[in-house]
Amino acid sequence: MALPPEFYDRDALEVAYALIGCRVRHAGVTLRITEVEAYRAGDTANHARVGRTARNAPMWGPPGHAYVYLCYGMHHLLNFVTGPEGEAAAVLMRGGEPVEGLDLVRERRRGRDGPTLCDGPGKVAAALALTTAQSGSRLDGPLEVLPRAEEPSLIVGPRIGIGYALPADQAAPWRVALAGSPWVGHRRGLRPLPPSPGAGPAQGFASPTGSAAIT
DNA sequence: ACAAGGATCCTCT
DNA sequence: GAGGATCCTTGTT
Repeated sequence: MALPPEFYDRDALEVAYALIGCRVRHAGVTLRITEVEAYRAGDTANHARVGRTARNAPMWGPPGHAYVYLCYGMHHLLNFVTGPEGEAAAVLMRGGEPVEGLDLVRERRRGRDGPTLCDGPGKVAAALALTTAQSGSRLDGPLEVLPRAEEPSLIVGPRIGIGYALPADQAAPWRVALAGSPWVGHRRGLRPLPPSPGAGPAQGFASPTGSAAIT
């Protein structure tokens, strides 16, 4: 059974922690999630920093939906919309391990093989055959996310490719990965997740100035 | 209508 | 480690 919308109705970082080890299924392929990044409300790395637009509209909608967009004119990237409706936040899937439909994945990844099949966000969407056509879709339909069986061991680090964001947001350890997994790219900068207190996600994340521009 | 830049991937050095 | 591919989205004229 797919995870219910309520699963996603909390802070994006909490959802990011909870998604590692879960499975994503679409078009004959299932991937175990090994790497994600949280894009929170009020985050200057978040596409929603410019307010609501046609592209990022799914992020402002209810939780439990997909936000898929085209990056660099070539690559599609899959996000899971989190938090309440009206607040724009999401979790980007950056890596996965094929557990079903490996032949399809090889095909969609142009005959490649091994751990580099799905160790980047563009590769993940390619493996799952996702495009902007799926942006806004529910996550309990043809595209679905299934719960994990065991508590994974997590490692965290700064997010990739967000040099345009404020320094504090660039440095925030909101990238989350499965410890020891070969299905994770850019290993440098990842370290074990510290125990509960400290950089925990549950406590207040004060949104910086001017987050919500409703147009 | 125009210009700038991007939550990347691949190849080559 | 560096650079090109490639085109949509966004903000500006």
